Amino acid sequence: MHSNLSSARFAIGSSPLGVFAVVASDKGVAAILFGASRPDILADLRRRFEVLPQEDAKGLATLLQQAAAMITDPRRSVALTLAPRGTKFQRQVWDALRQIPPGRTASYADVARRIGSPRAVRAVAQACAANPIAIAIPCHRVVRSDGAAGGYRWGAKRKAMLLAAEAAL
DNA sequence: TATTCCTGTCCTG
DNA sequence: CAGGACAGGAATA
Repeated sequence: MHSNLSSARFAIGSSPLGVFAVVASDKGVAAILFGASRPDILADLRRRFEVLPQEDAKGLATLLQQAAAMITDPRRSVALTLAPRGTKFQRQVWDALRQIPPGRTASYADVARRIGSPRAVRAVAQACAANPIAIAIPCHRVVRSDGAAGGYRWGAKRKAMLLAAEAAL
Protein backbone atom coordinates (compact mmCIF):
# COMPACT_ATOMS: atom_id res chain seq x y z
CA MET A 1 0.00 0.00 0.00
CA HIS A 2 1.57 3.26 -1.01
CA SER A 3 -1.05 5.83 -1.88
CA ASN A 4 0.92 8.98 -2.23
CA LEU A 5 -0.90 11.75 -4.00
CA SER A 6 0.09 15.20 -2.93
CA SER A 7 -3.57 16.13 -3.03
CA ALA A 8 -4.49 13.65 -0.31
CA ARG A 9 -6.38 15.07 2.64
CA PHE A 10 -7.73 13.52 5.80
CA ALA A 11 -10.23 14.26 8.54
CA ILE A 12 -10.85 12.54 11.84
CA GLY A 13 -14.19 11.92 13.48
CA SER A 14 -15.80 9.72 16.10
CA SER A 15 -18.41 7.00 15.78
CA PRO A 16 -20.06 4.32 17.90
CA LEU A 17 -17.25 2.06 16.74
CA GLY A 18 -14.54 4.47 17.80
CA VAL A 19 -12.35 7.14 16.31
CA PHE A 20 -11.99 6.95 12.56
CA ALA A 21 -10.36 8.80 9.70
CA VAL A 22 -11.36 9.40 6.11
CA VAL A 23 -8.66 10.03 3.53
CA ALA A 24 -9.49 11.40 0.11
CA SER A 25 -7.52 12.39 -2.95
CA ASP A 26 -8.76 14.04 -6.11
CA LYS A 27 -9.55 10.54 -7.34
CA GLY A 28 -11.88 9.65 -4.50
CA VAL A 29 -11.86 8.06 -1.09
CA ALA A 30 -8.51 6.40 -0.45
CA ALA A 31 -9.10 5.10 3.06
CA ILE A 32 -11.50 4.83 5.97
CA LEU A 33 -9.62 3.69 9.05
CA PHE A 34 -10.52 2.96 12.65
CA GLY A 35 -8.18 3.56 15.54
CA ALA A 36 -8.01 3.57 19.29
CA SER A 37 -7.27 7.28 19.44
CA ARG A 38 -6.29 10.25 17.33
CA PRO A 39 -2.55 9.63 17.82
CA ASP A 40 -3.09 6.00 16.97
CA ILE A 41 -4.76 7.00 13.71
CA LEU A 42 -2.03 9.46 12.85
CA ALA A 43 0.50 6.67 13.33
CA ASP A 44 -1.52 4.45 11.03
CA LEU A 45 -1.63 7.19 8.39
CA ARG A 46 2.13 7.64 8.60
CA ARG A 47 2.58 3.93 8.14
CA ARG A 48 0.26 3.68 5.15
CA PHE A 49 1.21 6.81 3.25
CA GLU A 50 4.71 7.76 2.32
CA VAL A 51 3.70 11.38 2.63
CA LEU A 52 1.31 12.10 5.47
CA PRO A 53 -1.88 13.58 4.02
CA GLN A 54 -2.76 17.04 5.15
CA GLU A 55 -5.59 17.47 7.63
CA ASP A 56 -8.58 19.25 6.17
CA ALA A 57 -11.49 19.07 8.57
CA LYS A 58 -13.51 21.73 6.80
CA GLY A 59 -13.01 20.51 3.27
CA LEU A 60 -13.87 16.94 4.20
CA ALA A 61 -16.74 17.75 6.55
CA THR A 62 -19.38 16.38 4.21
CA LEU A 63 -17.44 13.23 3.47
CA LEU A 64 -16.77 12.73 7.18
CA GLN A 65 -20.47 13.02 7.88
CA GLN A 66 -21.29 10.52 5.14
CA ALA A 67 -18.79 8.06 6.52
CA ALA A 68 -20.18 8.47 10.03
CA ALA A 69 -23.68 7.80 8.71
CA MET A 70 -22.52 4.60 7.01
CA ILE A 71 -20.86 3.44 10.21
CA THR A 72 -23.89 4.21 12.32
CA ASP A 73 -26.25 2.50 9.89
CA PRO A 74 -24.40 0.26 7.44
CA ARG A 75 -27.66 -0.60 5.71
CA ARG A 76 -27.67 2.90 4.32
CA SER A 77 -25.09 2.83 1.57
CA VAL A 78 -23.82 6.19 0.43
CA ALA A 79 -22.56 6.42 -3.13
CA LEU A 80 -18.89 7.30 -2.79
CA THR A 81 -16.16 7.26 -5.38
CA LEU A 82 -13.55 4.89 -4.04
CA ALA A 83 -9.89 4.94 -5.00
CA PRO A 84 -8.15 2.21 -3.00
CA ARG A 85 -4.57 1.34 -3.86
CA GLY A 86 -3.87 -2.34 -4.24
CA THR A 87 -2.75 -5.13 -6.51
CA LYS A 88 -4.94 -6.42 -9.30
CA PHE A 89 -5.90 -9.40 -7.18
CA GLN A 90 -6.79 -7.20 -4.23
CA ARG A 91 -8.96 -4.93 -6.36
CA GLN A 92 -10.77 -7.98 -7.74
CA VAL A 93 -11.54 -9.09 -4.21
CA TRP A 94 -12.63 -5.60 -3.13
CA ASP A 95 -14.91 -5.24 -6.15
CA ALA A 96 -16.52 -8.53 -5.24
CA LEU A 97 -17.04 -7.40 -1.66
CA ARG A 98 -18.92 -4.31 -2.84
CA GLN A 99 -21.47 -6.59 -4.48
CA ILE A 100 -22.50 -8.06 -1.13
CA PRO A 101 -25.62 -6.13 -0.11
CA PRO A 102 -26.13 -4.87 3.44
CA GLY A 103 -27.64 -7.46 5.75
CA ARG A 104 -26.11 -10.32 3.82
CA THR A 105 -22.81 -12.14 4.11
CA ALA A 106 -20.57 -14.23 1.91
CA SER A 107 -17.94 -16.75 2.87
CA TYR A 108 -14.29 -16.40 1.95
CA ALA A 109 -14.84 -19.37 -0.37
CA ASP A 110 -17.81 -17.62 -2.00
CA VAL A 111 -15.65 -14.61 -2.76
CA ALA A 112 -12.86 -16.80 -4.09
CA ARG A 113 -15.31 -18.49 -6.47
CA ARG A 114 -16.75 -15.18 -7.56
CA ILE A 115 -13.40 -13.82 -8.67
CA GLY A 116 -12.60 -17.02 -10.52
CA SER A 117 -9.95 -18.35 -8.13
CA PRO A 118 -11.92 -20.92 -6.15
CA ARG A 119 -8.84 -22.25 -4.39
CA ALA A 120 -7.46 -18.87 -3.40
CA VAL A 121 -9.53 -18.77 -0.24
CA ARG A 122 -6.62 -17.92 1.95
CA ALA A 123 -5.44 -15.21 -0.39
CA VAL A 124 -8.95 -13.74 -0.32
CA ALA A 125 -8.79 -13.50 3.45
CA GLN A 126 -5.44 -11.78 3.12
CA ALA A 127 -6.86 -9.30 0.62
CA CYS A 128 -9.78 -8.59 2.93
CA ALA A 129 -7.34 -7.83 5.71
CA ALA A 130 -5.54 -5.40 3.43
CA ASN A 131 -8.72 -3.48 2.59
CA PRO A 132 -7.99 0.19 3.30
CA ILE A 133 -11.60 1.42 3.10
CA ALA A 134 -13.59 0.06 6.01
CA ILE A 135 -17.39 -0.04 5.76
CA ALA A 136 -17.54 1.24 2.17
CA ILE A 137 -15.71 -1.89 1.08
CA PRO A 138 -17.61 -4.24 3.36
CA CYS A 139 -14.98 -6.73 4.43
CA HIS A 140 -17.03 -7.21 7.59
CA ARG A 141 -19.60 -9.11 5.50
CA VAL A 142 -17.16 -11.91 4.75
CA VAL A 143 -17.43 -14.77 7.20
CA ARG A 144 -16.21 -18.31 7.42
CA SER A 145 -17.99 -21.13 5.65
CA ASP A 146 -18.50 -22.94 8.94
CA GLY A 147 -20.57 -20.09 10.30
CA ALA A 148 -17.92 -18.50 12.48
CA ALA A 149 -17.41 -14.79 12.04
CA GLY A 150 -13.77 -15.02 11.07
CA GLY A 151 -11.32 -12.29 11.87
CA TYR A 152 -11.43 -8.56 11.34
CA ARG A 153 -8.64 -6.12 10.79
CA TRP A 154 -10.05 -3.67 13.30
CA GLY A 155 -11.16 -6.22 15.87
CA ALA A 156 -13.74 -8.98 16.11
CA LYS A 157 -15.88 -6.79 18.34
CA ARG A 158 -16.40 -4.18 15.62
CA LYS A 159 -17.20 -6.90 13.10
CA ALA A 160 -19.79 -8.40 15.41
CA MET A 161 -21.39 -5.01 16.02
CA LEU A 162 -21.58 -4.25 12.31
CA LEU A 163 -23.08 -7.62 11.45
CA ALA A 164 -25.60 -7.34 14.28
CA ALA A 165 -26.63 -3.87 13.14
CA GLU A 166 -27.13 -5.06 9.57
CA ALA A 167 -28.99 -8.20 10.57
CA ALA A 168 -31.52 -6.19 12.60
CA LEU A 169 -34.31 -5.40 10.17
C1' DT B 1 -9.18 -35.40 14.99
C1' DA B 2 -4.77 -34.17 12.63
C1' DT B 3 -2.13 -33.44 8.30
C1' DT B 4 -1.49 -31.62 3.95
C1' DC B 5 -2.11 -28.69 0.19
C1' DC B 6 -3.85 -24.70 -1.98
C1' DT B 7 -3.44 -19.40 -2.80
C1' DG B 8 -1.46 -14.06 -2.99
C1' DT B 9 1.05 -10.91 -0.39
C1' DC B 10 3.97 -9.24 3.13
C1' DC B 11 7.70 -9.63 6.41
C1' DT B 12 11.99 -11.31 8.07
C1' DG B 13 16.60 -13.31 7.79
C1' DC C 1 16.24 -15.26 -2.52
C1' DA C 2 13.96 -18.59 0.95
C1' DG C 3 10.83 -19.43 4.40
C1' DG C 4 7.03 -18.34 7.55
C1' DA C 5 2.72 -16.05 8.71
C1' DC C 6 -1.94 -14.71 7.69
C1' DA C 7 -9.06 -12.83 8.99
C1' DG C 8 -9.77 -19.97 5.32
C1' DG C 9 -11.15 -24.33 3.78
C1' DA C 10 -11.42 -28.66 1.25
C1' DA C 11 -9.49 -33.17 0.86
C1' DT C 12 -7.33 -36.95 2.94
C1' DA C 13 -6.18 -40.48 6.40
